[in-house]
Amino acid sequence: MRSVQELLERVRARGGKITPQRALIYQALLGDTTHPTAEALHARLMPALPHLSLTTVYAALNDLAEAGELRRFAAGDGQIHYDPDCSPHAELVCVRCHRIQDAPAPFGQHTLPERVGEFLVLARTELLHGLCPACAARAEGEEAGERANA
Amino acid sequence: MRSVQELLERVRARGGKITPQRALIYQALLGDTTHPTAEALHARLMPALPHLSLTTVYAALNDLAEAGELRRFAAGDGQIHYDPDCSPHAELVCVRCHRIQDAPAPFGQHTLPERVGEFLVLARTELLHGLCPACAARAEGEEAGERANA
DNA sequence: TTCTTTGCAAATCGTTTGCAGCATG
DNA sequence: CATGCTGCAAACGATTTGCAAAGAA
Repeated sequence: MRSVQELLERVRARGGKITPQRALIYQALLGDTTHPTAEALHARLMPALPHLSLTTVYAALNDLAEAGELRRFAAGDGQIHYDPDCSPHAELVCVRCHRIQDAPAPFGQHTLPERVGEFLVLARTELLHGLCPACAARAEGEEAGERANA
Repeated sequence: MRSVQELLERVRARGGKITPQRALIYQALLGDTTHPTAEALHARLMPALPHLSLTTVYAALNDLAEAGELRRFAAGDGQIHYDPDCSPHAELVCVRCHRIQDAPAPFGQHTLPERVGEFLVLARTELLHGLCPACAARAEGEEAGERANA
């Protein structure tokens, strides 16, 4: 999934119709490496499409996910995240601020087996839970503070 | 986290109090390799504790998760699953029936890096999405049926 | 006694659904 | 013109929260 044009063609090939809303949703998604939620994308599109419904964003993203054009995963923060990058990689999920970023190469770049025993593998989600630099620093500061109080 | 006794000691060491409910919840969890949800565990405990509240199960599990005694992850079916097995392994998640099973060795047994760049890694969740043997067979049957109809 | 846990009821909130009107192919 | 898409409002459902009573240390 490189360009928007490429994606539009594939959607059309599946019998989907390209509305102005979907064209912009796809474009926004492809240019977003922050693993946005439907609400995040919706907010980002409000300036361009003030009447865009959140329902429409969900519908567009879920259709793409079912078509295998993007990955849809829950990171443990109670929301669903979407990632147009289906290449093998891992996500770094901060357990404190819930921010998500791609792990830099070569972490998580395991080759995906076609089958594991009798199980047919289609996709993988690898989440590394931990503390991002900012939150780790804040956590250290708090520990120091607690020691001072005791 | 091998035995229930071991776990009870660690909980007590953290200042937690061991109620009959929690003792049974812990025991049921440790003996469960199906990555149960809070509701599944609650249902399983109803015969033993008819008055057990779902709220209590959630509280017990979340406390353990925060203490790092179990893994808490969303598999994409809209529910939260708990797994007492923190050793490196992957989960096979059927996208159709949503059943979850551990991948057999050696899949997913990657060593966990302590840090990835500036990011401090604490735990990993690796999900292999696909079709379990039963659902794969059913899917093939349906495809054959569709071809027959066409 | 002190602090945690229990469990009921009610609230929360991200996501889905029903449906009528509209636009694409 | 047939079908898929939009978007509003309402439904949904898993999880969380408030709080008073009960129980562990």
